[in-house]
Amino acid sequence: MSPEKRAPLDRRRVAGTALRLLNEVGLDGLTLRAIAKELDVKAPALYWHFKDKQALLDEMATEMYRRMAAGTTLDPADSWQERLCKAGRGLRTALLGYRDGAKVFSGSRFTGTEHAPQQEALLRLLTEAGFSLAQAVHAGRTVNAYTIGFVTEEQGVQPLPGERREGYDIEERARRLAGHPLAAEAGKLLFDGYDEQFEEGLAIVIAGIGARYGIG
Amino acid sequence: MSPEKRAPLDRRRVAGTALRLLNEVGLDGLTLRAIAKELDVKAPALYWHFKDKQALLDEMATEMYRRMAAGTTLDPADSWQERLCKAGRGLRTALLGYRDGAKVFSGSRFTGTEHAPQQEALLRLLTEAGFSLAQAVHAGRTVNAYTIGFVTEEQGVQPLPGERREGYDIEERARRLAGHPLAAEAGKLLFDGYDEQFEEGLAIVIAGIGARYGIG
DNA sequence: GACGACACTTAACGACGTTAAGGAGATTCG
DNA sequence: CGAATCTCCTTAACGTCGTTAAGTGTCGTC
Repeated sequence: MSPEKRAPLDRRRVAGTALRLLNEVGLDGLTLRAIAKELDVKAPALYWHFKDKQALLDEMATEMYRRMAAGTTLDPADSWQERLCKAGRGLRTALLGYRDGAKVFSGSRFTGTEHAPQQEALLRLLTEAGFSLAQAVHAGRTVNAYTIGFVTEEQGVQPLPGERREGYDIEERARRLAGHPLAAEAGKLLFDGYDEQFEEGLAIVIAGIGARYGIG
Repeated sequence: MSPEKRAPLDRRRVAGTALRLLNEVGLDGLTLRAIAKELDVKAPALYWHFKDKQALLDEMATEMYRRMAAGTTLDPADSWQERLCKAGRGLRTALLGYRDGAKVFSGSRFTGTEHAPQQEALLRLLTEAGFSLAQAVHAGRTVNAYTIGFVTEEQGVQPLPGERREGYDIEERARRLAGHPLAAEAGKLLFDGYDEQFEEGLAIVIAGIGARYGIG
């Protein structure tokens, strides 16, 4: 008759469960009651571990970053281009791993300083490649902003890889844009093949860094 | 004794009022009841004009875009670099015009095809400058993604130009990052002078477009 | 002068984030 | 050993939110 006593919760377990649930119900459906039920607990219990819902979202974003860092292998021999590519791709992959991942991530702040080593390594590699610190910061920030912006848009159309949100029928869009031939034609390019599109933009940004700072 | 009969609402008036209110209360405080009160109406009245709150947010995003387009003067003699710069700056200015502007904008979709002429003009200018259509689409999309990502981050720190959100004390951040000297130093560059930072990244992106596609 | 269509109101529903108060079980301490 | 304390959770409830159902007054039209 042992009721299988549950181990006490902690912030990371809660955040992990919430992230798993996020993929099933989306950000709108991610209520404290639903998360609590998943943890076999009542909603107010979460307030023992988090001061409010935003704090839980912050922990989720941090956990996303942790998993991204764990899933990225950093070769010290990377060229600066390779490293920036990996940073951009790694971030995108992490965001795409969860429905509304970009929204959760960009709406939250890290709870600790766990992102510091990764950032430090990037800045060191860039400065050793010849960039000034300010240039290195600009480079990293631009790759980041581009990636966040891209995935935000991507997930607006395609919440999870494979499924597509309504209202984005490409042919119907082209019909509405009759009279704007270039824009209509562009639609075919805009809403498909996100992987290649992302790579193309990333290549642009990295080429721009080299061009503007005169480092190849 | 005339009760000054109000003229009937329409979608644009509602969206305009909601945008004005947005700056006072932020996205979290932007409730249908608050918008309705501002319009001297009860909340359910809004459902006569919009099928749900998201439809109202969509109209707000569209109105933001309209005002951006109206505030941008497009010189047909612009070089492609100038035009892309104007597009990026114009979008950023439009987003910064409202608290949480980037969130509202990127979480919504346009209600009509009013953005088509502007997009068509951009694509025409780029293709006439020697880009293929696909390249022009990549260029425009990259500038857009960068801008949205940048402003999203910016407004997370600085909801409205001039006021700063708590939790972003630069010195305290530097203290937490002792042991990561580059990252600590980077903080001084990261959270201030957003105008210059944006311009720098924009210059990177545009230089990258020229470099990657061999068009100067 | 009946009749719709329009543009709204009143009333209410269920769900949400959050708070207050309390309680069971382990741990500490005299 | 027993009392006090700390931890981690529950039950109950509050106010607010988006949204729906049903009804009301004001038009122009036949």
